[in-house]
Amino acid sequence: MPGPGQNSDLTKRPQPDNTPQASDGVELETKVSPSQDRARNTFETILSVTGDLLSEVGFERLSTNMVCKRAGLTPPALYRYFPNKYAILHELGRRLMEAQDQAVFEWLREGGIDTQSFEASAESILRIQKRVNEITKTFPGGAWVVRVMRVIPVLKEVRLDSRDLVSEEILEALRKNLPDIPEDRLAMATKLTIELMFSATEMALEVPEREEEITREVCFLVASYHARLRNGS
Amino acid sequence: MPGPGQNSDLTKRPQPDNTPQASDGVELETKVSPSQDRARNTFETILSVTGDLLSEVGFERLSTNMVCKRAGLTPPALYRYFPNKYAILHELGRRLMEAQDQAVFEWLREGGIDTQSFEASAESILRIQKRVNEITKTFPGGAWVVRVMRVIPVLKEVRLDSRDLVSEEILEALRKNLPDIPEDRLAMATKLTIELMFSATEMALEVPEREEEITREVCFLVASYHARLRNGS
DNA sequence: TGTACATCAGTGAACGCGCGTTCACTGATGTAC
DNA sequence: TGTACATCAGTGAACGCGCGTTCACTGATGTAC
Repeated sequence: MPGPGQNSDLTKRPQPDNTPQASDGVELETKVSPSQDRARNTFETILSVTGDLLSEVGFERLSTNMVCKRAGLTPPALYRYFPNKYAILHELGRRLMEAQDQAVFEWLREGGIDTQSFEASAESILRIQKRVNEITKTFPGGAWVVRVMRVIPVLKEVRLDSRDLVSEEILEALRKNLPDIPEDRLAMATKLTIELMFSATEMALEVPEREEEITREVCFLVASYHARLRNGS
Repeated sequence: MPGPGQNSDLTKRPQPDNTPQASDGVELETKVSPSQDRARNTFETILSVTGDLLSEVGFERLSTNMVCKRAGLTPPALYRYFPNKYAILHELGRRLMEAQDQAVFEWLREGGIDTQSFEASAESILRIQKRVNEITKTFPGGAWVVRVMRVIPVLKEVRLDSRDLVSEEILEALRKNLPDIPEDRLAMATKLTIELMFSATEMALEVPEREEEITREVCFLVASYHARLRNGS
């Protein structure tokens, strides 16, 4: 077991946070930090191949051997960076959630949530929802990464962490707009909204030909909800 | 391969519909119809043990061998009734969806959807949502059955079939209440609502201590949406 | 009511396979002098 | 600028394990006469 922090000065792109993790008995963090270009390449290849294979064969048939074969590596090379296959999925999930979160934060900074009328609100929500859909669609194996986070207990945390992070920011912004709603309820409303928009992304990815329709409608729905909250229950 | 229909006069409880199924190359239907009491017992034991094990170890670690051991059977006994482990999950999923659907139909018959005011609507929706939550919680491994249907492609159909069935009935009832909404949109709105309420059930089961809160809030949300639809977009 | 026979239900023991993972090693890259 | 050495990156080959599944069989139940 190599100690952590040996390459702590290097670029942090692959994010090999070596903080120990008790959680569920499953080691999830990446192991060695790739310090040379070749290694960084390998690291990224493993991730993108895993994403591609998820799209192709689904989660159940995915295996580390399969990833190695497709990536042109032998298993020990993979195990140099990832302690097991969950760690690969964990890193994929973390990255997807991070990308989504960033999009939401940007939307917030642009005043996405500071809308007054129902129509403006629906339009604004539509913008972020479309952006999140796009990010997820573009991400290798995105639809599957999202699904997998629901079904692998140890990956659930990734999604929940992201949700908590985002909801805290939104909650803060929302307090100004909806000062009459009790804090508790507003927090619940925020989380619920995020969850439902997340579900709507999953839905849209599953029926791509109706993505536009689904997305528009869910934004209409969320805007209705927020408008009703605004006018008191 | 025994031919179908040999016991077609018997009680249909275990539902061994032997209709061939192309779908995905995976045989999903149950095989032999248990015709004696002992056999029906075995059939049911396999199902409930599978549900229990899902709750205990999750989907990933579930195996047919594990089910057999817990059920006090040897593997060939299991394979007499189910061609593979997906077929067991398929039957569990089918039953859970059927139970949920029945609850919704009953709710419809009682006029659950024929509400005028926002408040009445929210209350009525709350009733069915609580009922569905209850059914899912009571069902062996219910939370997992629901999750698994998201992640096993071949089981997705079970959920989608249920959703289509329910949404058709609701749509019909809704047309009277919302005659001004175009058919297409109303259909979309119905499916979206069902999906979101389904997601809310999952959410509630995952955070049992906040179930009441989550459930109330999502019903408020759905009622807001429907009220807004009623008053034109 | 008793027996012979057909069918149903379940057993014991094993199969091949691919999984995740590891050991001992070689080749590639970077670094100090 | 060249060489010796340390570290990093990846290989070849195999491991034990538990998976889903099957074969040939025995025991239990139902039925006809």
